[in-house]
Amino acid sequence: MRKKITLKDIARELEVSISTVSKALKNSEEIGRDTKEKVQAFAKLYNYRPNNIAISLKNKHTKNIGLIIPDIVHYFFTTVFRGIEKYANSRGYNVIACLSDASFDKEVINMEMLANGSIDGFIMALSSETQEKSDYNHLREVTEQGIPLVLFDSTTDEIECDKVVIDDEQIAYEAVKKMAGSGKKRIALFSTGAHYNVNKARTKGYLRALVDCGLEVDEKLILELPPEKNIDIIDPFLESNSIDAVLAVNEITAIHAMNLARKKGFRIPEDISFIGFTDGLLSKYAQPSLTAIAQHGDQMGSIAAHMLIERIESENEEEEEPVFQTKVIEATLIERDSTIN
Amino acid sequence: MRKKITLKDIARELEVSISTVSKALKNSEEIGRDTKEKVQAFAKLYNYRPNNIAISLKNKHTKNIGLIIPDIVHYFFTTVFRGIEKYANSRGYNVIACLSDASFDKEVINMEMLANGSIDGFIMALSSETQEKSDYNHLREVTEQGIPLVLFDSTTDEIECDKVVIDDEQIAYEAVKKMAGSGKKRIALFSTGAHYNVNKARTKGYLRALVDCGLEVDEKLILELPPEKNIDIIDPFLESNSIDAVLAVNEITAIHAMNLARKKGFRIPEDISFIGFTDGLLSKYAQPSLTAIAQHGDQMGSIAAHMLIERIESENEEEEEPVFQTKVIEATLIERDSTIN
DNA sequence: TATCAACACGAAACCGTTTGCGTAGTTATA
DNA sequence: TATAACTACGCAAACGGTTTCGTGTTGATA
Repeated sequence: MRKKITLKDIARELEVSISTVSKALKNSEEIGRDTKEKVQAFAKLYNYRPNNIAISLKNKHTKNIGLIIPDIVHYFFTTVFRGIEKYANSRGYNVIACLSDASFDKEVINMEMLANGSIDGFIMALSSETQEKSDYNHLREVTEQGIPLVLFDSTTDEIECDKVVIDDEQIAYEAVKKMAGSGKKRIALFSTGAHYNVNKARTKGYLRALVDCGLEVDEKLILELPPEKNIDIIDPFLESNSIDAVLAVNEITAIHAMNLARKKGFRIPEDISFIGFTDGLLSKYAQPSLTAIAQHGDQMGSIAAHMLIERIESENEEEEEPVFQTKVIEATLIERDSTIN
Repeated sequence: MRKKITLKDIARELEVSISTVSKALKNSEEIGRDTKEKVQAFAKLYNYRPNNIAISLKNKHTKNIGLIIPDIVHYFFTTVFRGIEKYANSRGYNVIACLSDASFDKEVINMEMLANGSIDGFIMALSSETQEKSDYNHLREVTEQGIPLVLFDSTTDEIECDKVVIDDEQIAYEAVKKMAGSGKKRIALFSTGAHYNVNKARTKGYLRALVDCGLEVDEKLILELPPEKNIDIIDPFLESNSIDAVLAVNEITAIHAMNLARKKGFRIPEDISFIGFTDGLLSKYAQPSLTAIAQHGDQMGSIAAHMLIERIESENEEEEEPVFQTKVIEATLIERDSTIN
């Protein structure tokens, strides 16, 4: 077992001081040619690499980004992760990912754990429980310590920090308008709980489109689905409301409903159209393929990482109150066979 | 901005020494009641938390696990990640996740980056390029330094370390046997390249089942699919080989083929059966639902994390040569509508 | 009253770096 | 030849903790 070599080891071996070694490896002008060459050769031979932890302690930055998301077995978050990781890596950062698992407590614990020096900044999407409780003290705690924070997807107005979101309202509006435009009159909205900030925006867009298209707003057409086992609810709903289009706030619900509708003998998209949020694998490979709203997770991720790293690396200079920004990414409607084109 | 407080700050404020503060916070017997209470109260008031980096430097462990996987936008890896994260968290570890993106170079760079003190051990799945090149020097580098490593899913015999895999051969065998048992004679195998170690095992199981069931082994029935754009290949293949069953090494390929077959008018599962590796969302929500091989990613993840952490934490004691183990997880065939049950 | 534990705390080393500053030794200048 | 100016390097502090060991004070014991 060839243990890692340190500056001290090199210094002892070469009979020079630690600082000489350090400077020699940095090609400092202070050190003479011969010594530099000797040290560099030795370091290369023994494959010397500076210890990240020691450097972190000294420089007070870790080159680590903390990422806290509700779930990872989830197409959208997965693409965001990829976007973050790729960008962060290109700037020499690594990402420590924690799953809050939709739990407020885990979110808090994870943040506290990482906030004690492990990371230079956070990127996070609020868990549903946190949104329900509207308790953002853990976020405040972190920002007050001067740790940069970027919120994405599910954010909150109560915390001042950089944010990157998609225009949920606008794209929901467009989706509904598209279906209305192809003659649909009874357009349903499948939601997953009003406490999700994104759901609120989507509902708003849905409603606005209805009004703009001169369609009746029927509260009964807005279906609130609990997290799991929606079948029992969707099935009778489909029966009784003579709906001819559905906008679903997530992919699974959309596919689920579409499968159910097909089994009931509805023709898609003629009898009933479907559009779902998240343009994942399910949408692509469904039969018929599902018209979907692409949230551009990769892009969101890389933008979030960019904003965060800029903030981290500019922290030294600026002393004045920072001015935060919210980047809005345009979602895209990917038209497939579940809608009339 | 309320900066983080240090031991030194407390010591200065309370006019005691740093070591007294440190001991008092640990409730050391050495320190008197009064001082302890005073220090603890002060620490609580100012929300003192020890700096993780400083502790890491001193204790020579980071409580971080490095995870390197080819991709994260991928159901199986995603579940493994969740399994690792959950278990690791329960033992006070965080996970730093890097994506090798199927690239040998990124895999090497990421490992080197993390190996310089950032992590206590690695969990990884080899990238396809690494398997192709059969170049495992970066792994050797790491293990020789005494950094624990656990390989999962795509492993190699060339590196001695702990491993956790599923019995790919056996489950492929069972899958084929099941289809043969329901009368299928011309069973195809859709693979994605022989350099993947898992594919080799699956092919072996497929072949063995064919022999055991007295079916003809026809090389033409083994289809090697390039990573993307398989449509052009699958379509004519389906036409010309009068196959009546397919075992696909991944979910997407299986769904893809199934959709194609349906469009061609095949009845599923009567005319043609399908089984795919990875029991993800696609399998569940496909029409018809796809019989799939569950790889139990969560379980693999938590076992891998367990093995790694045990290895990390036992390192101090043992000095003798460690004895490595390979845990084999049993895969499960999830029967759905794409096969005759 | 001298001796000695027990108690309560501080000094200092250490983990692996970085970096400002001091200083021998050499060379150039006056 | 005395002085100035470099050159090339080492010392030591600092980052924020942990931990070993030493020591001054107190009270009990002989």
